[in-house]
Amino acid sequence: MKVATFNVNGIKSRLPHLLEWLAKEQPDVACLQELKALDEGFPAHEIEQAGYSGLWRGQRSWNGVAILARGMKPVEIRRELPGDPSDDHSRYIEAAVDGVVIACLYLPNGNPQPGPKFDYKLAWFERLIEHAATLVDVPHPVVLCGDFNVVPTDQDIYNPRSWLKDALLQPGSRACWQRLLAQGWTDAIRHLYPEAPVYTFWDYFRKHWERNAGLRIDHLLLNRHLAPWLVGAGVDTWVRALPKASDHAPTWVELKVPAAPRAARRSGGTTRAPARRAPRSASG
DNA sequence: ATGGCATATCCTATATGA
Repeated sequence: MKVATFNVNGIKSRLPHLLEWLAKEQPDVACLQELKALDEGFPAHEIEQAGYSGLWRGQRSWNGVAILARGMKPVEIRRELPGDPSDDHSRYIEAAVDGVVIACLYLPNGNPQPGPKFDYKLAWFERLIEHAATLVDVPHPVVLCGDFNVVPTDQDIYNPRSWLKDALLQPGSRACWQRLLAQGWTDAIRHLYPEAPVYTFWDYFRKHWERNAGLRIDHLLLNRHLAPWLVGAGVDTWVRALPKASDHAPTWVELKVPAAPRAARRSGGTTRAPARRAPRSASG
């Protein structure tokens, strides 16, 4: 099973890229963030014609998350992060797909910091840590993925110098990330590529894409039960190279999950060879 | 300290992103 996360930066503007990417890479599950559209503006019909069925939670102008599954409909578990009924941002949706729990999140950016937006980011992160604690040790597979808006270490950015005051690199943001991982989650990309520079986001300024001046902020975390079944991970950087691209690239994991005893399997037992493609390298 | 670019909406401007 291939599970991917993709911050589309506007589902309406990015629909052609999304469809091209789904057709070419055929992820079994695609988590989307930054729909920037109301529920009724979600292009469900086009996505269904591409062979995917989805759940989404939109919002006017900003935020918005979705979970798509190839050939089946995700079973909704929740559509908000517990812990603050007054939080009306569409930043979290959780569903089961073929026996795997998929949590799709869009963590607040937090800029400028310090300030109320950074406070909201840390408060949201605290709620995520609390909820993730209920998922890390369960006896079934869980993927916690999305745009975390955190650069975990200075290894995860081309050059931290001009970003030192940014919310994505603050010690407070990184401390939350470390506390989350300390629960027992596996950071799939870093686990498979402990040394390589791997980026998932390149901003639109100063030819950062052309110079591969990127950040790693889109992450896929695996719970204890699932981590042994990780066989590959990567970033579909070709999507970022398209004209009018999102500033994020799709990021994915390949999982060789044993067949669930009661779940109906989709494709008669054939197994795809795990694609362990190398991520884009800083030198390349 | 600012702006560079992109997307969205209350669109000859403004808010947000990261």
